[in-house]
Amino acid sequence: MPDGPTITTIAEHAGVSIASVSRVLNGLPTRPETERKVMRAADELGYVRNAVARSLKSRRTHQIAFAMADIGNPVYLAMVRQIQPVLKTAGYRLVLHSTDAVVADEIDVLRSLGERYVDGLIMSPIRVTDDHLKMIENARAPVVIIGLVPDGTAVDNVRADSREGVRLAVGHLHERGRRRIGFLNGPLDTVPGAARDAAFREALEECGLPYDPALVEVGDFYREAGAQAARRLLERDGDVDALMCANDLIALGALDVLRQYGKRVPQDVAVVGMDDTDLAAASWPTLTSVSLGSAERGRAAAQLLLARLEDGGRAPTVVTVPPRLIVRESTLETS
Amino acid sequence: MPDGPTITTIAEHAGVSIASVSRVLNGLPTRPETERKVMRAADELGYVRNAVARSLKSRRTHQIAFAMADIGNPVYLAMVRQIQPVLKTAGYRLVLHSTDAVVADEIDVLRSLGERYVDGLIMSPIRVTDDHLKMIENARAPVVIIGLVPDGTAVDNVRADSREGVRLAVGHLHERGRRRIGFLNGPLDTVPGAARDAAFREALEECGLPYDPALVEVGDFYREAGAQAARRLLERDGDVDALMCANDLIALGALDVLRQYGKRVPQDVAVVGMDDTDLAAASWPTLTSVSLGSAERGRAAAQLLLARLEDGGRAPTVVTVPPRLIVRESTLETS
DNA sequence: GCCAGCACAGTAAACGTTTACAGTACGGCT
DNA sequence: AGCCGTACTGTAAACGTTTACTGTGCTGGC
Repeated sequence: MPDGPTITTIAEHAGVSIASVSRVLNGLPTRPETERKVMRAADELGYVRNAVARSLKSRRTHQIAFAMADIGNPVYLAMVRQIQPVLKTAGYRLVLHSTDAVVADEIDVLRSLGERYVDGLIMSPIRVTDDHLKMIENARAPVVIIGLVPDGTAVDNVRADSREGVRLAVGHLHERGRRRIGFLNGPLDTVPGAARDAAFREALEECGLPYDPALVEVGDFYREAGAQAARRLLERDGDVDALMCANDLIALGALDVLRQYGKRVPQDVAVVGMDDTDLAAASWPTLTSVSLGSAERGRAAAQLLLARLEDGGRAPTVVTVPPRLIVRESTLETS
Repeated sequence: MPDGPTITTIAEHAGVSIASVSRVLNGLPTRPETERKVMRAADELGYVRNAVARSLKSRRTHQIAFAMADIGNPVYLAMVRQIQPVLKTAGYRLVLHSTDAVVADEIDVLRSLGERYVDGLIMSPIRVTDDHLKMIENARAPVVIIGLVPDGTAVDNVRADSREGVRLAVGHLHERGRRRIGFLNGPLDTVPGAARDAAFREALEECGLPYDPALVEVGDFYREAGAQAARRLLERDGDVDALMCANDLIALGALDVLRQYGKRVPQDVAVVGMDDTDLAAASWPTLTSVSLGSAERGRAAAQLLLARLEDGGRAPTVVTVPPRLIVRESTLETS
């Protein structure tokens, strides 16, 4: 792997100065004769621009980072799938960070922005601490946050409306005659966990149903955790007729357990998931799920970031993506 | 977003030369007094090393690229999930490229290696042309290929054994008494498509079954394409008692169609997928699938690349990951 | 008392670009 | 013929590091 040719090599071969080479390569006005010489030399030597040197001088890396908790989570996957093409067409590369939902790792990513290896960052923190906020506002490069941040935070922000999402789901269950609606949530100290908890209480109230702590279980956002939570709930109260799950993975875990307990879905227990991941359409029975617009949020975040890179002066923007209820077999008696 | 402090700023504040600053920052022997001054200035100013300048001088970017056809494909996802932590612990960042299975895009990624924005590349090309091979062997940075390349190609290579995988699956179907085994494949001009086609013929022969072109359909590796292929097959021949699918997505599409045609799975038709993605365990019925070890292949590729970065002189290595048959409901009558 | 050797610290060059500025050649105008 | 403007091209500095080499002041041995 011998060292490739540099602008200097080309200049020698073409018999011109490195400045001329650079100008030709960048399409600046040049005498046709010179241009030809340079292009010829470049072709013959198989020249490729050194991106690092270029970045150093131009202060642009044409890279953007996306930091999420876990690539395994289909929600983030859906985001990446949208972010990638948007960035690609704008001429940016995508650098991926998986923080495993560890706050210290997220802080680390934020700090590493100072290394200037990317031009900007899209981040979807699962917990938002004051440290985060401070670092985000003072970050050395533009940042877009996917998720809820306190109002007034000076940062571009893309939000899902999980409150409305939970209302849609609970409303749907209520309409279909369900009255003892269980709730399987993720950790309350996470942003989505807290939001969904508050939303669930609200939604019950709107339907005129009482909030019964015995029907609520808190676990984690994984399938196995969902199964465990469902088991705990069923052991305590065999009479639930619906399960609202904070997550499709939790819902899949719940489906497994319901099957073990001989409960028919949806006849005995209706189940609603959240995020409308690919798994929802593939499960048995297919899973009614609240789409929080992961794909749209990803795309919006990428576009916000590009807009800010264009114009650093624009006011921070908040985009809220509306939820949609995708009804499938797990809540439809008739199926 | 004011410009951050550089090594020069720190040198001024600490009253030393930039060389000393650099030495302290890199842990080279320094008088304690000097070290203290530098560290203090660095802390006060919130200094962060500029990764770009560093890379230019050191010729290391600590970035590695992974190029795949489509992040949406759970197989690649499984790879990314393994690659990411391996690289992270070794101090490398992950740059993602999605080529949409367009050969020109893959060539582009290969060429862009000359820009030296990464130290190495892991690539999983879906079609391997001579152009690819030539560029891969002459690449300006170490490359690891996930997938089949011609024997003797001078490149680190991680392979699945889809031949053996198909044999496992067909053998399993045969053992369970299936005799009219259909085959839903992806494009024959792709590496996996061609390999699976050859393997299917071989496997039938081993079982003493005839190869019947009427039982074979070629489509694409997507769910919808799988559904269409299944439909074509069923319209032509209502008597298949098993479907071997080149892919879990194809298998899911086939399950949809079988349901529409009133065929029970597995009683009337047994179905086997391939890749053992998350979807296989979530589907209805759960899907028997051949695991080609996507996760292991990802991890192996990352490790091979790291090994080569350590020692550029080592001989090209080929790692073959053995397949495993994961039996689930879609082939088990008793369920 | 002198010099060798040591332990640092500083100077400057280099990595490969981009770009401000200075220089040159030439054609056309007066 | 002299001058000016035009249209380039070349020189050199800069981006922020790392590092080879040179310099300096001290310690210790004779």
